[in-house]
Amino acid sequence: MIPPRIRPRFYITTPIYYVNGAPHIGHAYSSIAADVIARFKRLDGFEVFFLTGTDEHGQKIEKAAQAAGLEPQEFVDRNANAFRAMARAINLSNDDFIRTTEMRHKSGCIALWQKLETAGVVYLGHYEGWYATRDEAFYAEDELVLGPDGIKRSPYSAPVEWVREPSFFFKLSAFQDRLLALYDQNPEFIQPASSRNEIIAFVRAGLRDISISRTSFSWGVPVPGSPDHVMYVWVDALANYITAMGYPDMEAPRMAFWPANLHLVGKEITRFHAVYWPAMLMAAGLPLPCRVFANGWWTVEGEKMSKSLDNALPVEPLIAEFGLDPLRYFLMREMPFGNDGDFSRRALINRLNDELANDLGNLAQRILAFIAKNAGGALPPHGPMTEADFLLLSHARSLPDKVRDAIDRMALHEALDQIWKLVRSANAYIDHQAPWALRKADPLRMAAVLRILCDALLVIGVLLQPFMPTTMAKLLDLLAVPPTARDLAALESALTDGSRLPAPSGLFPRFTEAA
RNA sequence: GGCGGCGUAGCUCAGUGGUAGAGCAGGGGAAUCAUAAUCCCUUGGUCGGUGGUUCAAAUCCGCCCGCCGCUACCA
Repeated sequence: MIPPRIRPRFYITTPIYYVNGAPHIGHAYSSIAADVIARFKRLDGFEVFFLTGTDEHGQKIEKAAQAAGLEPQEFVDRNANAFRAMARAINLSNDDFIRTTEMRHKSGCIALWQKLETAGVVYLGHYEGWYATRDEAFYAEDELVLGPDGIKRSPYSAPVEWVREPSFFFKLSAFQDRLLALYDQNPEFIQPASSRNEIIAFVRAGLRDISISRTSFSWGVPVPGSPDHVMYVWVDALANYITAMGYPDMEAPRMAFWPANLHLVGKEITRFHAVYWPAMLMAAGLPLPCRVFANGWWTVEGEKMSKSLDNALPVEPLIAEFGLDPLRYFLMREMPFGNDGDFSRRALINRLNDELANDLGNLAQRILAFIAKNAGGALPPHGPMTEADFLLLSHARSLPDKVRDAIDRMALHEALDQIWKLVRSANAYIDHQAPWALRKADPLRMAAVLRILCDALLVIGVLLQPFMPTTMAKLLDLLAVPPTARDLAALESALTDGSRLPAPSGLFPRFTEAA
């Protein structure tokens, strides 16, 4: 065991979710991906801090609360609970859950604001533009439609008026060169490459200052010294990553985790994380996060998730029908991480049956049931190694490095692909060695074959824990692996000759469509 | 319009200069320990089109076609 003090730290975040709507598969996806990485890093000896939470301010919330006849705080309390419930339902291993309406966050925001003011990057100006009261939105000149009556209207035909309100601005324009240098010197700062290209093009095209306060609503963090202003989303929401660490107390124990190693975000908010956020941190004199990774979007049965189609997929019914771990597996396996992909019931069932039930579940079952029936229900010892034994074993031993490498490259789907290569090799090995034919002829060789299979199963079970924690805990129980010997460092010593194995039971039942 | 990405077997994708690959789907066979689960073999592609560079191009360059993303205050 490495002493905790010298373990490397790893800080990973999910986006904070806007509590205006209900959680759906897209939220679950980002969270599960972060969870897989967090769990893998723990397995690999890192001291991990994993943060998730909710974004709870803004005009939309204020209006929605009003429409629901609730105080904004009551409204967000209720909706934030739905996101907490989702986190529990998907077995998230987060170390904290921050809400932007918490005092610790608000006081941290105010401190950050003051720091930015002191740095001279905040000034009072006017935010102005074409505003449609009916749409509650600002529009750019080229979005407006000129009606036959000569009146300018919004794309949704609402009348617009030129409005001008006082607003504080952040001098984003002053950071263009430093941001470009950051991207240039840290090619991994924004991933995947498509997002990186877009961000660099955006910044090269020139940056305008951004409005960071509002006077048109009040549900937000008050701007210090200007009680008629509340902070607009940029400062408020992005700051969560440091306020949860104890900012502005730089001596807070959690501050040792800053800067974050990885901000996992949905691709729609990449710019805020890859442009605004590092600029603010530079201004505040804080270290910058190491990496921003934008994950893609799911379509559902080929259709884009949208309010008008009302097809946003909630996760609880899927968990109830298919089980959590199969769902987690599917989400991580079905589409290359960073791409978009389609969530279809058919594809989920196929992967559940073909890969989980047939390939892996059946592999574990045939090995463990065979040991229970023919090897006295105890972990068999090794025998003399054959060429085939050596091949399977070296495949298994090389797997942790391959998986680590894939996860470091954010190729979560590839990590699973690598693990499945071993699953298939193990199935081929058991067929070729045919322990059932050795039962009477050569019981010692039979035992040796079973042991090699257990060695492979151990590696598979350990490496799959981040993806399917509950089911892999069960598999490792079936191999009599002590709970303290389930990380990568313990792989060589996790199995003990002769340990009593519990009665085997299936890991992944086949899914059959109810008639 | 500008910038960027993609277009490879029926499907999802890997492959960035040297005789086209994986998984699934399809076809044939073997085995029977196992959740009828597995294993072996196999059908299938002029790598969007076209012109060029090269001894050699899916891989580099030009043009064309198609799809997608970004082009700031919409979480």
